[in-house]
Amino acid sequence: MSGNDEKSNLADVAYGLLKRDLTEGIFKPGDKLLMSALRERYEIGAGPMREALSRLVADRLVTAESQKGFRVAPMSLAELKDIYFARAQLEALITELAVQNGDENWEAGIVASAHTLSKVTEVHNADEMLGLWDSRHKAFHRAIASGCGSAKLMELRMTMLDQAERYRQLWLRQTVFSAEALETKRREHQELLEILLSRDSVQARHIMFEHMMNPIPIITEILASRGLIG
Amino acid sequence: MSGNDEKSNLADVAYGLLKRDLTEGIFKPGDKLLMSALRERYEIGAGPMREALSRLVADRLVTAESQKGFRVAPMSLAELKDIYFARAQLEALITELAVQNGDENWEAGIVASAHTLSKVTEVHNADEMLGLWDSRHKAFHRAIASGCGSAKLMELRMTMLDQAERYRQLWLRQTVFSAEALETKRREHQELLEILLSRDSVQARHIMFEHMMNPIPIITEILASRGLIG
DNA sequence: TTATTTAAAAATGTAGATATTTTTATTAAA
DNA sequence: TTTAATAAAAATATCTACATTTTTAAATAA
Repeated sequence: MSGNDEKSNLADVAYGLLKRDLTEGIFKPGDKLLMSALRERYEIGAGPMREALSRLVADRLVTAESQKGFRVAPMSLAELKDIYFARAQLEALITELAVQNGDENWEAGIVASAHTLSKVTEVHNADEMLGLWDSRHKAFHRAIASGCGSAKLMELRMTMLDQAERYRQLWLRQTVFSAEALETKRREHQELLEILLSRDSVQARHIMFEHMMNPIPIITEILASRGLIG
Repeated sequence: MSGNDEKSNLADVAYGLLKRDLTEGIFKPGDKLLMSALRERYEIGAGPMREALSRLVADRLVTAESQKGFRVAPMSLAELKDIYFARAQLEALITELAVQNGDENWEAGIVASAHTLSKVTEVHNADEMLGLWDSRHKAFHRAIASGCGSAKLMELRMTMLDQAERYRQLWLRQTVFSAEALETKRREHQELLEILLSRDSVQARHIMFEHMMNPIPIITEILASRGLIG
């Protein structure tokens, strides 16, 4: 009756925790992920820990070298550009399909999530706002994409979102902590919404591509200031 | 000096072997993947075996239910259509980019691999031909896609190819064993090649999408004849 | 220094212990 | 007799602890 049991094994738990720690930057790019340290941190045996690491290698958040163990996947300007470009192309494609296929329900969903996102400004606490804006921003974009009608394209989209997440986190602070940048985003989303509702799939695709590419210069600057010029 | 050592651990080996066995249909969709049976088959402990299975879950070739073990991921008409549609959209996108960005070297590559593919008809042994045509066909398409200039898009492409592989195998026999179907493919590839070299990226995108969608009816029929009507 | 040997650290793998699920057998109720 | 519920047994999945192999670091000799 009470539904949500969802028993999970230790590998699943460790996977989730380590993934969070990686995207939050608790482990830095290039850092060695020492088995003993991880086992202690997540209170877990080597077997399940390897399983979690192995999955994160598939996610491209961790690299593995046989007999030499695991490292946090490096970050670079080149990878930033590649991930954001591929992601923008994919999201633009999905958006075009969504505009072509989306029904009334889809329209209602994007209008609702756009509204919910626009109301975030009322929160006080800075860090709380960061999380709230981010989750609602993601929900808005997910609502748009969901209209494409392909579960596999949605999976590919999530793959790219996961890979972009470490870079996105850098951008997020700049954006949400600056009233100016936040207002710019608000306007971009408004424009996007109007074009989606106008059902012009070609223009929607174009606008979405530009929207997705916008963060690159900001993130580039942050990475450069951290000495990641490569 | 002698280069190719590439030491791999047991999980890597088991991953590769099981993946092959899955795409070749040695384990059927829905089959329970019994730990004891797998350990015996691949002569390996439970730890590395779980690691391999875990990676195949990420690849969507295996499903996992906590405390209940692993199964071969089911196949269905719905999944066939979804995979092929998403893959066709992605390949079409990548093709458009490749036509826009590809240089002389890219052109030379696709001309060469198209030629190599067209020469396969001379082989006698049927099964040998199957493998040869398949690998050259893949090489031809890879050569086209490689012009897109994005490593991440190429990764996404590979993801979809892996997921399509079980369905593709069904199609492959129909195609390669039928002189008629093989000739149709030869013409399609010729047409594709001409349009790529004409540098009309929009038409190239369109033709590639159609080319990628063509196998669906054939595979549908095969699945239906096996009782997979859902 | 540079190469070689030795010792420590770390990764990987196996075997067996523990917990969970599934099956079978047993009993009670309809 | 059949069905349902319960309990015992078997099968299975999962995890930990320890053993083995490999890599890295340190020490020593050329």
